[in-house]
Amino acid sequence: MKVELLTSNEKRDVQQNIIAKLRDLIAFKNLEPGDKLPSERMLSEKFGVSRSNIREAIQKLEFYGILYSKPQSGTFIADIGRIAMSGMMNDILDLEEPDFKALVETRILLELKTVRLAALRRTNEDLKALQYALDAYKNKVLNKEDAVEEDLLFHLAIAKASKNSSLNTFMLIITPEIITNFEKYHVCNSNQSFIGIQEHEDIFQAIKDQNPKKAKEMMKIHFNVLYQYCYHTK
Amino acid sequence: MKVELLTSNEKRDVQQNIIAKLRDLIAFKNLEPGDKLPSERMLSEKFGVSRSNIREAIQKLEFYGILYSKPQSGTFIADIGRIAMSGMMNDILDLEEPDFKALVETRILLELKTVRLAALRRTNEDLKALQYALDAYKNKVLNKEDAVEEDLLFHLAIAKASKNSSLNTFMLIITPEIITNFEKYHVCNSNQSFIGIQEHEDIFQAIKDQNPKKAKEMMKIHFNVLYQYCYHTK
DNA sequence: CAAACCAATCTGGTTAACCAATTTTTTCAT
DNA sequence: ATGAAAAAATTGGTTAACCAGATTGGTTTG
Repeated sequence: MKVELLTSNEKRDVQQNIIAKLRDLIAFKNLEPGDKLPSERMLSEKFGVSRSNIREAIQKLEFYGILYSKPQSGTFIADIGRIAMSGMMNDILDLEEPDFKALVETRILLELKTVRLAALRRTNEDLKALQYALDAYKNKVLNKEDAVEEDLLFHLAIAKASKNSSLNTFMLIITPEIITNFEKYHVCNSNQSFIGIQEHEDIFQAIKDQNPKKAKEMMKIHFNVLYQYCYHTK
Repeated sequence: MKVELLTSNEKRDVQQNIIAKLRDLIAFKNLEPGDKLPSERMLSEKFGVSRSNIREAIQKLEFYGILYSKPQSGTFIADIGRIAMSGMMNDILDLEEPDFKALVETRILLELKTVRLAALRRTNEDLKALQYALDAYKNKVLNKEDAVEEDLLFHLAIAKASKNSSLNTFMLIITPEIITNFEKYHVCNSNQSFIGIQEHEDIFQAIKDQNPKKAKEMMKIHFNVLYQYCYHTK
């Protein structure tokens, strides 16, 4: 048998496998919220994988708020209950990579909210940041350069002004994938970019005027092209 | 000078610091998308931190889609451009921990969308899972037991039926924190739980009937209490 | 008998050495 | 001079040893 390096897919499988085994172990041992998991060394031996693998799996579950580690003490089950934990672990194992359509669907949803909140909550600092991002976008477009990045940075500035850290985080998570796909499929041509300037300015003005309804409306118009593109191609 | 173990806050600071230094390095060296970062060893020496710290920081930036690592080759800058990357890194450094209000705000937004999509896209398999989650919730409530977990699992089943992996992921991320805070503040009393049964059944029925409008409406009613609680207390 | 103390042990975190695939450099025959 | 082949250096990933704080069980002491 040949020993070979694991591909990224195989590595993912290993991690999914560990998570499934952890779920079973917790169920089997009837561990409850606040209980301590076996040590990383023990788990690595029990599951027949390296300690690094165990640590990565634990970190992933920590990210999802299911476990938490205390230095020099142990890894514990979060206060979400056995049933919720088991259900969530199953859901995590079933998660697929989001496709472009899902991302755009999510983005539109998030931004129609962030723009409304930004109009309600923006500070003068936020306005400055928005103005700066808007100018950068305009300059690029007027120079007929590609402005996808500046476009998205303006939208991220809106998310930041919404003062909702959770929404802001989610926008950050989906943005790179959006940029990549935009550049790949050339969603924005230069003509659309010129129209985009006015649309961005309208959004900015509505936020400045603290008019949430108008802001949302302008954002909807801005997303029209994107919406069409996403739902009426392929 | 005493050498002491880093607290979790100090650890976070170290990581933030590394990310800021990476941002500066990339700007200073004019690295572009696809370019290779200096090796982990070199970075750890240059920044005066351990290689593990560097790896964790890189993993975080990988999670946000800004970098990607190729085994036995190097860590590279994703195809999102220098400007977007720099802007995103700043945003990531500015991110705060979301508060409960932000979480609920986000949850309501996400669920009004997932329930609509679930009504449109649910399969018979999804219906079975929803029915199962609903029954588990009902049983708990009828036995006058605490049913926060089963409640949330029903909502997660809706997210899964929405067939939008991105929305599903985000729901999973916020759920544990929601559960913890619910139990902490006793948002749901048993009386509300009884009402909750009917509301859950209404939502389920609308999804079953593939009636997105009704589904969203029922979810809105279901969130009424939560909405009141979140925005009219403290 | 209970509380305070202490040392052995166990813990997650850190460090350093190692691995094999990859990339770069060197070598050498054509 | 050139192109292929081989060897050396570099890489992220893995493994194992090590660290110091936390835990624990037994012992001592008032």
